Amino acid sequence: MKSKTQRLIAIRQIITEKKISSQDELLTLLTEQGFQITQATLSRDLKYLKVAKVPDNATGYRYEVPESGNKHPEVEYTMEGFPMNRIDSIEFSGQLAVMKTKPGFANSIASVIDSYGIFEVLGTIAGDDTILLINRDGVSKTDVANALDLILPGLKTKIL
Amino acid sequence: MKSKTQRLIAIRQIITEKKISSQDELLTLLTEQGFQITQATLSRDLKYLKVAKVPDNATGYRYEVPESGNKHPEVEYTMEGFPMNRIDSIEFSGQLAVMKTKPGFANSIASVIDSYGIFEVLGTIAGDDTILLINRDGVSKTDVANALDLILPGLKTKIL
DNA sequence: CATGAATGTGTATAAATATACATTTGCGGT
DNA sequence: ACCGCAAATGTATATTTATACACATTCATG
Repeated sequence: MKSKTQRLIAIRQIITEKKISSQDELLTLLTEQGFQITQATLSRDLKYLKVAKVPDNATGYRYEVPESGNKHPEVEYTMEGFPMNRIDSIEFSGQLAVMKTKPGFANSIASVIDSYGIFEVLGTIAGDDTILLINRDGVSKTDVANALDLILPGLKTKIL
Repeated sequence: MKSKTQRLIAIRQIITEKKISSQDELLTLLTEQGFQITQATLSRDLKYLKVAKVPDNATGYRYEVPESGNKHPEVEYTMEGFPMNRIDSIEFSGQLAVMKTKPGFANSIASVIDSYGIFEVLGTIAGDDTILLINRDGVSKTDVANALDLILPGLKTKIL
């Protein structure tokens, strides 16, 4: 019989190559490759490999091997006081918010906000010193303020 | 009763703050906060929010909100299929719509839209990867979606 | 060699999660 | 205002996934 290690390698390979939507599906493929195991063992293997089950538009769900890359490279946003000390104010009106920044900084700050993909904020448009934030229908100013404050601590003190 | 949007926000918040190891556990917390739902709805919510179930050394399993990183996965250099394959999504809020594009393409795509002088769309403002569409007072989301789909076939599949 | 600890696995089942179906709700169109 | 349709949700259940328990295997050690 093939070894456990071989099996783990095979599992990883299959999962990275194809969209697998259930353990049974994966089990079938492994069986075709000559591995003789049960769903129970497979469940343990997936746990061991830290394989996540994640919703997928196409297939409903799919299994995914853990991330290896860095998400938010710290160096980019750790400039002393940046970007908070470049933000002058933020104000709300309807489902919109207007953030005022120091000249030239609107785009970079908007990128930072965008990079977090905040659920409450549909999108941003930046000029030179002003950012327009379009908020999700039905969310309150405080919802948005709280969400933004999470990534820009202290922002709440700049609400007009 | 509290709105669905509020609930989704609450779910994200709880999940980011605490390690939740089952839907029932999360359901209890939501109930304490005054949300009255069943496990079925919660399962749907988690799928909608793309929350993954991932193995965790401490708790066995935990739920995790999606990476905000992989927003623009493939960057191609051919104009094949332009501009549709440069459009990531479109979402509505009030009389506004926010279209997300691949970096650098917002302006050119906005020009395309502008050039058609669509009745339902008063105007557009484009940043680097985001287009804001201001829609005519009184027209519905579907009106706008239909109009845009005429000049950008398939767009409707990208509505979030 | 005997022994026991650690690991691996299957079986059976518990637990967790997803979904088909029915019902309700809310909104856009006429 | 009314109608029709799509979205949202609960109920009940199917499907999927995790695990308790028992047994087997390996390996280090007295």
